[in-house]
Amino acid sequence: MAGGKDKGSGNGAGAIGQRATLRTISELTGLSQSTVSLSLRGGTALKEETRRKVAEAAKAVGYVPDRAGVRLRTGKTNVIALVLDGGDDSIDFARQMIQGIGQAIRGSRYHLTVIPEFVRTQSVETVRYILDNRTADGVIITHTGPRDRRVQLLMDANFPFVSHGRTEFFTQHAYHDFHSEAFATVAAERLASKGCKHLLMLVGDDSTTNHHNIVTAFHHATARLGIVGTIMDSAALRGGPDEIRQLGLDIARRADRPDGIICDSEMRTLALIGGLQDGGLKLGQGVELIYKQTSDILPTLFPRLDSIVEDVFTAGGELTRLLLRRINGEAPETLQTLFEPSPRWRS
Amino acid sequence: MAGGKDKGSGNGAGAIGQRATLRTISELTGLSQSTVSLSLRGGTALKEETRRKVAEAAKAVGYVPDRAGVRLRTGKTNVIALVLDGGDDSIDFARQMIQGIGQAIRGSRYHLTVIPEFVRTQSVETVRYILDNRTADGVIITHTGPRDRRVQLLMDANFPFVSHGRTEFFTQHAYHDFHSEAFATVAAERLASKGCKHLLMLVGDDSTTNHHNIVTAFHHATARLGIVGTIMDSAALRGGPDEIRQLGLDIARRADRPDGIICDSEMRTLALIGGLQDGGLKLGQGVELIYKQTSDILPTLFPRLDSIVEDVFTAGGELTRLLLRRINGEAPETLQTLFEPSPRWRS
DNA sequence: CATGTTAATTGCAACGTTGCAATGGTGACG
DNA sequence: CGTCACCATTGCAACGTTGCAATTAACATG
Repeated sequence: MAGGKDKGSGNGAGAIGQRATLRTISELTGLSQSTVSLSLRGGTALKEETRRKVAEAAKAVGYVPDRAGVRLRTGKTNVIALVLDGGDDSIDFARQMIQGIGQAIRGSRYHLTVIPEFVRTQSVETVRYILDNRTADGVIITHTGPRDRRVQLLMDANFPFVSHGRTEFFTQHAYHDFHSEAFATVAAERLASKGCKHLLMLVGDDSTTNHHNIVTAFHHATARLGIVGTIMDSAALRGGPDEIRQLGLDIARRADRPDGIICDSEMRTLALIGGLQDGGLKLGQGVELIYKQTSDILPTLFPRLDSIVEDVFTAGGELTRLLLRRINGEAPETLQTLFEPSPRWRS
Repeated sequence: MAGGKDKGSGNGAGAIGQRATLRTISELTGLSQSTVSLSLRGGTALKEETRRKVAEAAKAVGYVPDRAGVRLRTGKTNVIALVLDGGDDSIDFARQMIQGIGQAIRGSRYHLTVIPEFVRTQSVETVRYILDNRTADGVIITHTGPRDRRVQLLMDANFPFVSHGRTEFFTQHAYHDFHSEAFATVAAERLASKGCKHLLMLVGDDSTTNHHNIVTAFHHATARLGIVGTIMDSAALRGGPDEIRQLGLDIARRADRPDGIICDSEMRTLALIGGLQDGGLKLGQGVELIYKQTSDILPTLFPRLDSIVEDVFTAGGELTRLLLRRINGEAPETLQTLFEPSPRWRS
């Protein structure tokens, strides 16, 4: 009993091959399973000595509560589900988001299950499945729309969730979002300070709330700065890289072309640059460009290209922390955060 | 439906809110829970009529077996775990892998949990955790090394797994791998057919089996073709984009520079192109380039750049199918596949 | 008619956990 | 000395599932 050195890495002490359960500890300490269970979960009505004995024994045998047992008894899954959007506008978005979540649940009981979506539509099927089968304690969804049906469904069911992106629902829900308005504003200001008089903004996917926010902020900013601001109709951007490249070519050839471009997607930025270069333009001469950066792809190729960073890794962590607090019962309206664009790329 | 002999407990079919269990069906059909369970799992010793009745009732109430119950009783988790490598050499690798896995388990009982690794080292911690806690029925690992310790651990424990990448162990295990040798060979041949006499190959991460395979095949190919083949020491490639860019610049300025370059990573290809362009070279003139393509990033910018495609999405699906067969007891040595480089990018 | 054979179904226990009611033991108070 | 309140601990049941031994019914066999 006086042993203290055997830190259960792997399954050091205890029976070989057999997993430690409450019973193991119960037999080891001479206490009942109920007491052990209670003690491990911080029962208040226990003798100090008992708690110590249990804690020691648990450590010695490397006890970890069986997930199936807990889940069956309590309904708690200790799982959070990420509904992974099908699109890939933001390069490396999925990986960073997952890494961010992973870091946030590290060392906790929680596991992450990922459910990929195969189309970018705010489809309700996946969420309904999770709801019907109680397959997670909470859900993270991304790329929300103003009246996102998934959000509606989750709110109706009063199920813990957090969205990456805001909505326009009156009822409050937990979210974390990139401050797109700040992005649009800062981008416009920077271009203006470089002398630009006519800005063009490319924004895709008008189904997201983000789209609306960014457009509004852009118009405000250009109005305030007293310069011309044009939005590139998102319908024209649906067609994929080729069309955007063509757009870049058109712009390069136009006499009355904008002298500053803002782009909210790395994929589109790449295609656009391709087109501009096809048209004989060089970056930073003839037209200024600034884009929303989510990966270190573009700097690899264009180190001097100006950008504003959205840190998806950190966002993943923040979303997770919010969700866990939501699962623990905190009120949704206290779980809403915006991140300003980061000044620098994460090292 | 015939025979409504329910005990009048007053919970109609499809009762709101309450999940259907075996008990529900049992009460509905008048059969015992054992029979229902047996029937649903295809018991052979049952009357045809019984099976039909059970099946109908199950469908009517939308029965789905409770995961926790099954898991507790049988130990089967119906989960497959993806250990997600920390690196990001292959742009979009994680997303495509996950999508591929997702498609393969679609409609099945299986869920996917993702465990991100934060360093690219074949670290054994994650796998040990899964093993100790029986947290999944099978594991997918990627970026294997010749004597990968994770593989060793999994084989020792006789735990179902499949690796994306081969190893050099004598004992056989399930794997699926990109045919790097074919990549190296085809790439060399294509460059040779364009008249190149001196090839340079950039391969990163010499800790993977892949590295070894590709180098060997490259040397064979250049020898056979009667041209010069140089390998860029991977140590020099560790430093990140800046150093590779510098390398590109150096190459561009050298008089005796190689006239054909093969690159196995999109990130490095980008950095290299940056350097070559800094040095005043234009793509396809002065030096030919061919790279291993895993995303549609580069074609967006350089549509005419030659590439050989590794289809990670399909690989994810294949890995999953192999793993599921392994979980079902098929022998490892029958579960080994290689994919030839795809002729075209997936549409 | 007792006995064996087979087919179809069932009861029971167990997986590991937790909530709750119940237990026994202590001391204070009237 | 009986009653009450309190403390620390315990036994039991239940969550939903499945494997196995046991049961029933029907029917043939000796």
